[in-house]
Amino acid sequence: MTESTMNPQAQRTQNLMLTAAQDLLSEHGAEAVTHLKVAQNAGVARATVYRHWPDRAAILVDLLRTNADIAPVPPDPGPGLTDRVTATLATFARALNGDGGRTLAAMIGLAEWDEDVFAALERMTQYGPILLRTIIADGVADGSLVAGSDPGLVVDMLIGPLYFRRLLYHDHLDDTYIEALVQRTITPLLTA
Amino acid sequence: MTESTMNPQAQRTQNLMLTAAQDLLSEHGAEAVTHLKVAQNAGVARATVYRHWPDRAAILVDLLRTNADIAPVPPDPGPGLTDRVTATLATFARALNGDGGRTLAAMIGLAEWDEDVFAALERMTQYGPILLRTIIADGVADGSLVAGSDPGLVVDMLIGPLYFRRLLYHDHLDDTYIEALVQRTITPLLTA
DNA sequence: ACTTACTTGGGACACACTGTATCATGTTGA
DNA sequence: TCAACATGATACAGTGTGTCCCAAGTAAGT
Repeated sequence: MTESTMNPQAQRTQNLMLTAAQDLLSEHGAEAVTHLKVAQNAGVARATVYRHWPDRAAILVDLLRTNADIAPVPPDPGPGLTDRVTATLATFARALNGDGGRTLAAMIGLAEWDEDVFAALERMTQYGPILLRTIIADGVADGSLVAGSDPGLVVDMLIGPLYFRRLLYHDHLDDTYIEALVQRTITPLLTA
Repeated sequence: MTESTMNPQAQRTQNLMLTAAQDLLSEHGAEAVTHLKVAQNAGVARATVYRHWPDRAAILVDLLRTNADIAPVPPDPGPGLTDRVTATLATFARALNGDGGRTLAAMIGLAEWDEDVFAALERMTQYGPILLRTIIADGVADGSLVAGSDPGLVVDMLIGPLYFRRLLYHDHLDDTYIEALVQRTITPLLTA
């Protein structure tokens, strides 16, 4: 049952529950997202939560599906390749600094053992890397980056450190760090 | 109560329980590590598990404390700086490919909301980065790396991609990837 | 407005897990 | 041998789970 074909009453109720679930997740972690607590926080009967999602994982998967924070729409590309990469990474970092980072942290542990969660996580985290990869590949194609640059690896070197510092050190990712990262990664590959 | 001052009977029982807990964690994730299941899998009374750890998080923290897989002892350093970095990263990658990766994934979600788990996670993941940082800093000191190389950032660029691909894509980290990563990261910094 | 289909609320139920307590039994180390 | 310590077994109240039911409310077409 997709949302567009749903009864408006059901849509309202589901939005209430999803909001409550997101609050619980951000505040207390994935373990707090239970049918009971979602029902209480949404002002809804417990049975209603069960009608929409048979188990906890399904709630979290739907939460990822509706949560665009992890796959934010990047800003308008700047003039140069370095600027475009920096702007894209900065958008990414903003998401990781906010609720997206907490949601992501909660999901990673579940995705390891639940393939539905893994698939949902993959869908929500793929856009940033894909976009960056396109920017890098375009740079290689038009000659502004040296031919041997593997776009996939470059993307890993740009995004990996952000995830690393956010997830393992709970760092706040600021512009200074991102600029240094882009500079160290991209500069050696520039042809001009 | 440290392990060394414990009654040998208590030590035996605790080892049984920790083994059972590690099995549960590796097999079914952090949610499966409950007092009841640990007791059943260890062949021990439920009350005994409660005597050793008051809550689930305490079990997981102790699990991290005894789990050396995430902070493996690196191999003997090779001759050159590049070889040393590659060998250290490869050791890291082996841990992430094995049980260490699963344990890590399970902990990241809990560390976000439980500061005890966060502290334990930090203790177990700090050695690799520290070691790498030392290698890089030594390289800068003896002139084999250019002076401007920020060791902290270089370490992030080496380790970040490994965590990223392991945690978000469930990739197996092979030597080819590590060599390409080291080559792209270290080569531009070499003076010779 | 009327009717039919859909959705929710509220309650009930059996079941499983949690956290604590008690006491008899077994183990340890002086 | 004995005092201190650790475990096993059991009991208990409290809480959460998953499912079912039916009355009441809402939606949408006639």
